[in-house]
Amino acid sequence: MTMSPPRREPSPTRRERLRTATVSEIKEGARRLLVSGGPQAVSLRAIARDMGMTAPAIYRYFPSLEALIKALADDLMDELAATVTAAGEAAGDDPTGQLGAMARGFRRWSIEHPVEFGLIFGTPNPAFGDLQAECGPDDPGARFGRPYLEAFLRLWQRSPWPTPPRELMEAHLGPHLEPLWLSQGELPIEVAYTFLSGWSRLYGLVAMEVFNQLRWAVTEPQALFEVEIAMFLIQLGAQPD
Amino acid sequence: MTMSPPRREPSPTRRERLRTATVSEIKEGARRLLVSGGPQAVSLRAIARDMGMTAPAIYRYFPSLEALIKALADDLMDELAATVTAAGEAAGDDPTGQLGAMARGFRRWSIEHPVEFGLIFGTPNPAFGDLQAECGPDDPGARFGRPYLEAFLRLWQRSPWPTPPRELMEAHLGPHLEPLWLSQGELPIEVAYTFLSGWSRLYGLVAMEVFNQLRWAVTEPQALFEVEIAMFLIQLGAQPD
DNA sequence: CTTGCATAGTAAACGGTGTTAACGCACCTA
DNA sequence: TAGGTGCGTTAACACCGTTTACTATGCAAG
Repeated sequence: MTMSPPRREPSPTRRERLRTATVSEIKEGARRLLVSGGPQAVSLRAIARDMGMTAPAIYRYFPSLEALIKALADDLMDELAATVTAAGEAAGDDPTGQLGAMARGFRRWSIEHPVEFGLIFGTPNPAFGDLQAECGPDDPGARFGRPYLEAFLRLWQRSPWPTPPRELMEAHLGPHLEPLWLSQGELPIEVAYTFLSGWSRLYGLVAMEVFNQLRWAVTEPQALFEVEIAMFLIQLGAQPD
Repeated sequence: MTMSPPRREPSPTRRERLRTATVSEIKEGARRLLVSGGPQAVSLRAIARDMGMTAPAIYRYFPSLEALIKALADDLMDELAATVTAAGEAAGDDPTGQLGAMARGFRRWSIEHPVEFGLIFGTPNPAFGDLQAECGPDDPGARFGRPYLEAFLRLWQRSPWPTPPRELMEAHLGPHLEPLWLSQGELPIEVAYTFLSGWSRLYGLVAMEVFNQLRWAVTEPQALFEVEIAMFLIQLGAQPD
């Protein structure tokens, strides 16, 4: 075993395996602290303490606390995107059914992981790194919105739904959607508008529920959520049930 | 001037005047730090330093940093509510015009004060006190939603708009709206639903714009906002313009 | 006028934080 | 077997919130 990689191309050496394991352990500790004590509770010293290490050692793996949080947020976004995609795939062939399932999957994950949701979608804390600063085709938002967009597109090709007049959207919205075209390819503007409208409604409802912004009015936000889902899907041509 | 209050009923004594002035100065300093450096930058020591004081002195005015932030958030909520109310009152008599103006007023304030918006409506930070913990008729959310609700109610009495079937809303939504009835009085359930739906859509759009959650798709969130406002008001029976 | 007390400030200290620097140990490789 | 690199340590700096003990100031009553 002089220098030839024996098994696969990357052939992680022993050191590399240990390293990625430590990276994972650090992020797991960070998440544990995040969940149990909120963002303020995530400290290098506490993570290191839980691992039986000292804080400066973590700098061998992350350049700063901010970078650690950013990496954790990336992982969480992946987890959420996978959950949403799986929910859509488990919902059969009907695109409206898929959309409903993905929306419910998004809400469920967010309700079950409120602190993580806050880290991903909440106040962009300058000290925790301006997430959403990047703006390319690999933006987390784009990665996350793609399954929704694809379902909307399939539905549109199968059976379009009523939208605002095309020329109105072309005039007002079209000129400002270049990033969307760039990351997701060309789309009918009706699909783009309905996606953006629906995504902002979904985000608003879930964020308000997670952030306790509805408690002053509603005891069971899920009821409001289900009514909104139903109304939205009906507007898309689904049969009311 | 032995003990008789000379002027008004409260008759702020000299000490009380100085005290409230200091309280204001502390909150102003906190807001300045918040705006310039984010929530993490708000520290008692920094505030005191800017005032030419030492940190423990602030404990004569606030029991903790958390309480200070909470008081600041209360003030900001008042400022936002006043802005929104003023925008509605400046919009004439048409309730739909008032609703549009209040929605634009909400967005404008939020865009111009993104960090303050994050403090009020963003991630509820356990360390910064669980805002929205309380849940009475004087809840900040209730105080803030009232002008919207009143405009919806006036419009409903003047000319109702199409909604989901009343019995469906009574069955699914009605049982969970007690807090709303308690804080705002009895309302037609159509008004309650439309308010909640519209408020969550408004919140979603504005929060996504403020939190940079739309940049991956849209360069000018205002365009999307205006289209959404127009569509919503048309649904309420307004004339498209 | 003087006594007394509440108020508002101070300095010092405790335990916590992120981060940097200097150092040592262990392993891998040549 | 020698050397370098990766990974961990300790010590230190500069912050932070908070508590304690102490000191002036100014108001009010005797």
